[in-house]
Amino acid sequence: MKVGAGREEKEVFAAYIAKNRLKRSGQREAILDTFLRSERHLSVEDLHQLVQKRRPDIGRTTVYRTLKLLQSAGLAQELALDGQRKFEREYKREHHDHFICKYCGEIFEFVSDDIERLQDEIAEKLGFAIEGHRHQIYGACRNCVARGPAAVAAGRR
Amino acid sequence: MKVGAGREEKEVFAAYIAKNRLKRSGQREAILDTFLRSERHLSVEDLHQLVQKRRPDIGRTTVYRTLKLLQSAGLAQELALDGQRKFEREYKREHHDHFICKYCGEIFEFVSDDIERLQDEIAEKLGFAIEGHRHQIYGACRNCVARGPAAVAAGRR
DNA sequence: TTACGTGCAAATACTTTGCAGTTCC
DNA sequence: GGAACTGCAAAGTATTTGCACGTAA
Repeated sequence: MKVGAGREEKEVFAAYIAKNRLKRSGQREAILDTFLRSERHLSVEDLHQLVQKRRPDIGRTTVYRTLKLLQSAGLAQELALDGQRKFEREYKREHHDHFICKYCGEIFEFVSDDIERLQDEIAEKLGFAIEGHRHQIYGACRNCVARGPAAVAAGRR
Repeated sequence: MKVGAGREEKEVFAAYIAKNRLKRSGQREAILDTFLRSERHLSVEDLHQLVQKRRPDIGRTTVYRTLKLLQSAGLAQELALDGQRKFEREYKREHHDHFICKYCGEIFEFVSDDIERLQDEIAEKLGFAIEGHRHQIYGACRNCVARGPAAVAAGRR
C-alpha cells in the first residue's frame, strides 16, 4: 500500500468513533493500521499475530472487539472462505468477487460489470432491494492446472 | 417432496458406501432420509432435532459425521449464511444461487444462465478451471420492502 | 471375525462476557 | 469524575476425538 493510503479510512473510523460517543485508543489505532496495511484476507488470529509484532500487549479480545467496530463502520467485511472466517477491507473498494483455488489456497479477485448488471435485473424482477452480495468461484487456478492433475490431486483440501 | 423422490440420492449414497468400503447403518439411513425430506437449509442442530423426532437415540456426533459423508458423496453442500453454518441438498439440483433477506431471514433461490455464462468467460480468460461457485445476494425482499422502512429498521439483524 | 459405526464424555477451537484496573474526554 | 477501554480469566458455543461397546459384512 502506498504511503499515506488508509488515511481516508482512518478518518471514517474517527468519525464513527465520534458519532457513537466512543473513545480513541492506541490499541484501536494499531489494529486498524495493521488491518489496512495488510492486503490479504485475514482471520482473527492472523490479525492478532500481526498486531502483536508491533504491540505485544494487545490482546485477542481487543482484536475481536475492534473488528466488530470496523465492520459496523463499514471498513471491514467478513467472508466465509472454505469454512474459515476471514476479514477484508471494505471501504470504497471497488466491488469485487473472489476466485478461490482449492489446491494452492490462493485467492484472486475479479470484477464483472455485466454480472453486476444482471443481478440488478434479477432483483428488480423479484422486487428485491439489494444491499450487497458475495460471489465466490472455486476451482483450480492457472498454476495448479498447469502443474497437472497430480498436483491437483495432491493439493490441500 | 414427492413420494419416492430421493431414491436416486439414496443410490448414490449406497454406491459411495460401497466404493469406500464403509457400512450401511440405520442411523445413516435415517439421517439421509430426514435430510432429503427437508427442503430447507438446515444447521447441524436443525437436522439433529429433526432426526431425533424419529430416532431419539441418534446422537449429535453421528449427525456431524454423516453430514461429512454426505458432503464427500456430493449429496450435501455447506453454506455460510450470515455466519451460520447450514447445509442444503446438492445432488443434481439445478445450480442455483441465493437471495437472503436480512430483515425476515427468508432465503430465496434464483438461477441465471447469463451469469453462469459470464463466469465461464471470466474463468477462461484467467485460465481457471471452475469447480463450483457460491453466490449470495442480500438485502430486503419484496415483502419487507412493502412493509416499509419502519419494518425494515425493526427487522432482525 | 474383524473392521467400521455409534454414543458418550472429554478435548479442542473459537468467540463472548464478567470484572478489576486504566484511559480518554 | 465518569463512562468507555483493556486484558485476563472464565464462560459459552461449536465441533472433533478417544474409547468401550455394538453391528454389518
